[in-house]
Parts: sequence; structure tokens; C-alpha cells
Amino acid sequence: MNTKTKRLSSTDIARLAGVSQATVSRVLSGVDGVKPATREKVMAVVKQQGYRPNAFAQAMRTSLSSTVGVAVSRITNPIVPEILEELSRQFAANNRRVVVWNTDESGEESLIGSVESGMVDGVVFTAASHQTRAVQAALDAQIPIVSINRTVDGVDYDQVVSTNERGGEEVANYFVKCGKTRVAFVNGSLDRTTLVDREAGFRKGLEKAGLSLLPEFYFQRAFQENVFRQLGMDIGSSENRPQAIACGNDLIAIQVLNGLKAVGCRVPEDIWVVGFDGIEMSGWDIVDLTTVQQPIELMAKDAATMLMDRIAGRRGQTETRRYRSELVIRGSTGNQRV
Amino acid sequence: MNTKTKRLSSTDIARLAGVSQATVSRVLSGVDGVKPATREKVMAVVKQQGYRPNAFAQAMRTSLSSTVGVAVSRITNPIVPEILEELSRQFAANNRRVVVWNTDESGEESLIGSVESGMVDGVVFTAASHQTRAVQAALDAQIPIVSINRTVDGVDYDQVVSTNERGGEEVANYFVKCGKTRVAFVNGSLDRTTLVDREAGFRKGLEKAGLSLLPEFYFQRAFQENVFRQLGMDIGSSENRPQAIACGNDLIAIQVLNGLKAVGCRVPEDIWVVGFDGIEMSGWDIVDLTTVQQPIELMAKDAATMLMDRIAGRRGQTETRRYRSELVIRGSTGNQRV
DNA sequence: AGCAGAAATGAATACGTATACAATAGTAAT
DNA sequence: ATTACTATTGTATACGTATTCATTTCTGCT
Repeated sequence: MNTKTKRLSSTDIARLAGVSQATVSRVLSGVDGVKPATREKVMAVVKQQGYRPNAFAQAMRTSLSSTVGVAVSRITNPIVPEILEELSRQFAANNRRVVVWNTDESGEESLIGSVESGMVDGVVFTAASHQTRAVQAALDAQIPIVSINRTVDGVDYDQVVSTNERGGEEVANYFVKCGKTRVAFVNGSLDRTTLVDREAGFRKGLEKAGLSLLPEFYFQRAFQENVFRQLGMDIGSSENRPQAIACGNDLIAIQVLNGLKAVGCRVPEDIWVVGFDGIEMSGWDIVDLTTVQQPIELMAKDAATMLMDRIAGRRGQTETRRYRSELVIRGSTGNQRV
Repeated sequence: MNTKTKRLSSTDIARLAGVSQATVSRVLSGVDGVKPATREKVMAVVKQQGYRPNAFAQAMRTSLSSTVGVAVSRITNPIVPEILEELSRQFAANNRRVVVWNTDESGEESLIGSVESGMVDGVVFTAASHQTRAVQAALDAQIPIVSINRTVDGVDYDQVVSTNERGGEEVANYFVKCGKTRVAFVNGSLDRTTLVDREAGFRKGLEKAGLSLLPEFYFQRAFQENVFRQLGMDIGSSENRPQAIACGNDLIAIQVLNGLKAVGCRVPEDIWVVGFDGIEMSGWDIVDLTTVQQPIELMAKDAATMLMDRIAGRRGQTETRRYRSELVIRGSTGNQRV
């Protein structure tokens, strides 16, 4: 326990196996041109000594880190772990480490630092706001990036998006067809393109039906502890409340549900609520939230693949892949189909 | 965009600043003994060129990676992001990168690989099951580790735990004092010490009151999609159901709530439910789950600090820090205080 | 057996940094 | 001005790997 044994190097293995360091390297990197007998002899020593190549020396020599970064914000929004799970699965299956940055606080500095110091071979940006400088840093460092549900004007990179605007429109259509004409929209910070697009689609849908979103029924707040719950309470206890509320994402919708419940406003009897994202939780019996679902696992998988392909130099033009989102009708709108 | 510019090295900076590479290194690592004028001259070039030291070369030279690993399992359990958020905050504030391994699938191999190849300076293990080999790998590699709510017999390392057994006992006492004598316990995989301890405490509490946990009211399942929801449905629709259910953690409890709701069994009127962990969601109005709350942020913060101290060689004996958990009474037990 | 050519291995080197050691410039005291 | 320092900078080297180039060892064939 106290005997601080030094890590073995390929040179040590070479000495023990009676070969040169170059041969050890060749064996471990799996190039051919090594005699099977030699290979076995080396591998025996490697196994016996539990040797692993030093990742940093490898990275320095090859300028490849085998590490990718994932930038997330608000990791406690349940959609983030869902994305992370799939990304981790894909990257782990391809022998890549995953560095996660939570860019809420000082995270962006850390991200930029890692990118600029060559720590990562590529970065996945997930829907988020305060990462514009980091995107620029990655572009400057000529490191491949992919984004999920996130767009920055004026720069082009591979993207995976869902049909956010169309989804918003679909919610509006649904409301209209069900006779809900006094409708509200609750949104978070407008620095996230997903939220902007969803709202735009919703407004467009209303307008196509000859309606419009009344200013007193439009609410925009920065995401903070209990802000949307309070909003739900306000809406639920107001005399002249809307018949239905559409929300920028599921987490907002759930907080609104909390607020409504807190003031005894019943869903769906007194008011309808619709979310956006289709997080797993939305399907729970105790949540039962109608939502616009996006195939988030597929999107994450796609993003991982695109990034790895680009890192390997297997891609040309940047590309934007669009996934169709889908309205899933549940109890928060009385399970009412159109 | 296409001009693949090479990264600059400290040697390049040295040349541009008219000094030696060693001086550049001295300036950037902040050692004293550099004339202020020289320092400024170098820094000017560094700034102008946007130079950042190569992280891998630094790591190789110093054998310090400035990276810590965090091993999690079931990242979609909401307590995990809560822990990750606090850990990220602490580590980012100390200029350390965070590598996250999701050890559900192939994750453990990846973890072991990273540890053995010297990728990380230390590892935080969060409550989990299939990481025993990884713990051993870290110990073998003499890399500092800290665990949160996790114990492996026979090996000693720094730990942060909450009073899991005592919490379980407290739930039993609560049930008994409220006159609930026909009680059930629903647990997940017993390879997690938290779950084992909570169950043990619950049983102990019952026994102290002269009761015992009936075999037909003890349920143990491996965590899988809808397993606990199905269990909730079974319990809720059985003729001879218990008066109250204690669960190994909040996520299990919530799935049980889902199942109960699905079969129209009302909480708390028909049956009580209690969770364990105190995830944020448990306090939501639409969940309103009585639970044993642990100060998870404090625990995560403590774990991060302990790990960094040990990496810096500032710690002696291994230590176990215990945090008091606390029963938080909510609607799933009718808000009934004792 | 001798030889050409292929196959396998070894020797040498570079990656970019931090640091021990050597060398130089600067300073104060005589 | 000379000495004896100290402060500052430069030179050289090592970290552990992958890879180029040179060298040796095998083959098969005559």
C-alpha cells in the first residue's frame, strides 16, 4: 500500500520481454508485421505486469486524445441525462472518453480551456445558451463539433435538430381543433433556439387559424427555482384564465402543473397543459403530460456518429439532420384525440 | 477555414518573444524568479497568439492530468444529475476537468481503462453496483478515490455517507407511531449498500416495536423499465394490501406511485408511500412524496474536497464522514406528523 | 551452399512541456 | 574597480509513445 511503485513504461515491458520498445509499441497498437511468437511473448509480459500504455504520451505523440467533450446546461433538466446516456453509450462503445461540462456557471471557461489546450478531439453541444464563445473557441482550434437542437447564426457545423417549429404549430392546431381558442404560451429564456422556434411555430399555427396569441397570455421567464411554478399558481388562480397552456419544454410544463395543483386548479378539467421534448417522465402516470416528442435517443446517437466520423475525417460538407417530432396526447389534455 | 494551422508550442512563443522556451514555461506556470519586464513581454505574445499549453505534454511531464473521474450508474435517476451538478461546480472551480463514466453497460471497462492508463488523478464513485473491479483498479494504480454512499468491504478509502440505516429505522418508527402496522418494503438490487442498509434499518425499526416485515410484503426487484410500476399495480389491486409502503429510493417510490395510480389506488387515502433520497422532484406538488432526505449537495461538495485534498497529498488516514438524513413528511403520507 | 528478397526487429527521433543545472547579468559592499 | 554574491535567463534533458529508417533474420529458390 505504501510502496509507491512506479508505473511501467513500454520500455520496461520491452526489457522484460527481451525485445525493443518499438516492438512493444507495434504489438500494442496492433500493426501487422510482428511475428506471432514475438507478439505472444510481449503480450504475456503485458498481461502479467498489468501494463497499460500511458494515455498522455499516446495523445501527445498522435495528437489524438480519444476524448470527446459534451457541453450541457442545466444538467438537472431530465432531458439532459437522457441525451448523456445515449452519447456515453455510443462513445464508450468506440473507446472514447467523455468529458462533461456543465456550462451553467464557470463551466464555459473550463470548456474553452479544455478545447484550447487540445484536451478533446471533438465537442457535442446540446441545446443551450451561454456557449457561443465556446463554439467559437472550438472552431478556432479547428476541432470538429456537432450540435443537438442548437443553432448559432453565421457559423456552420454538423447539426441534429428536431422539427421544433413544426411541433409548435402542431400544438396550436391541436388546441384549435379541440375548440381551445383562449390559449397561452409559457416560455423560458429566448437564447435557446429550440424555445424560440417552438414559440414561433405555435404563433404561426394560431395565425393560420385566424387566431393570435394574446399578449396577456404570453409569459416569458428565465428558468429559475420555482419561477414557473409561481406562474402556474398565478394563471391557475386568475379569474380570466386561458383554456390551455403550451410550454416551451416539459420541465416548464411540469412546473406549471405544480403551480396549478398548488392552487387547486385541475388538469385537464379546468385547464389543459402541453409540454415539449417528450422526456421519459412525461409518460409517468403521475405526470401524464401531453407533449411534442422528439426521438432524442436517435438524435443523440446520430450526433455521436457524425462527430466520430468527422473526427476520423470521413465527412465532407457540414450537414443538418432533421428529425420529425410528434404530438403525444395524454391526460393533461384529457386524452382527447382529434 | 481550410488552412490547417498548426498549434503553437511554447518554443514558438519563445522564439516570437525572443526568450528561451524555459522562460516561457516559467512565466506560464507562474513560478517567481522571472523579471517582470520579461514576464510581460512573454504574456503579450501569449495573448496575441492565443497560445495555450498542450495539456497532454503537461500531463506527461508532471504526471498530473488535472482531470478527475466520476463513476455513476443509472444516470437517469434524478439524484445522479444532482450529484453531478455539485461535483462539476467544485471541480470546475478548481480547474479540473471531469470525466463521467456511466457504468451501466460497457462503462466499467472504459473506466478501468482510463484509470489504468493514468488518465485521471482521482475518482469519485457514487452509489452503484458493478464497479468493484474498477475500485480495485484504482487502488492498484494508487489513484485516490472517494465514494458517496457506497461501501466495499475489505478496502478502505475516503467515504461520504448518510445515515441510511438510521433513516430506514426512522421510516419504520413513523409508520408504527401512525398506526400503520401492515407495512411493505420495496427494494432494488441488493448490491448497493445504501439499499441494503435502508432495508436493514427498516426491519430493525419494526422489530424494536415488536413487529416484523412479512415475507409477502417484502419485494425485491432489479431496476428495469416499469418493473416497479407493475409492482405498484399488483400491490394496489391486491385484496389484502399493506397500509403503507417504504421504498429503497425515491425513484422506486415514484414508479410505485405510478402503478398505484394506474389501478386507481389513491395515495394517501388507500395507501401510504415513502421514498428515500430526497431528490428535488419528491418535493414537487404533483409528486409530494414523503421521503428520507439526505443533504446530497453537501455530501457531493465534501467528496470533491476530500478527493482534491488527497490528490494534493494533504490527507492522512482515510476517513468516513457521515451525514444525518431526515424524514420529510409530505402528502404521500397525508402530511401526518407524529 | 549461396543469394535475393521479404519479413521482422532494432535504433533513433520527435511530440511539448517542466526542471535541474550551467551560465550570465545585475547589485551591493569593500 | 574588484569581489562576492543574488537574480535572471539559457541549455540540456526526461517524460512515454509512435514511427521512420537502418539492420538483421528468415524464406525460398537456384
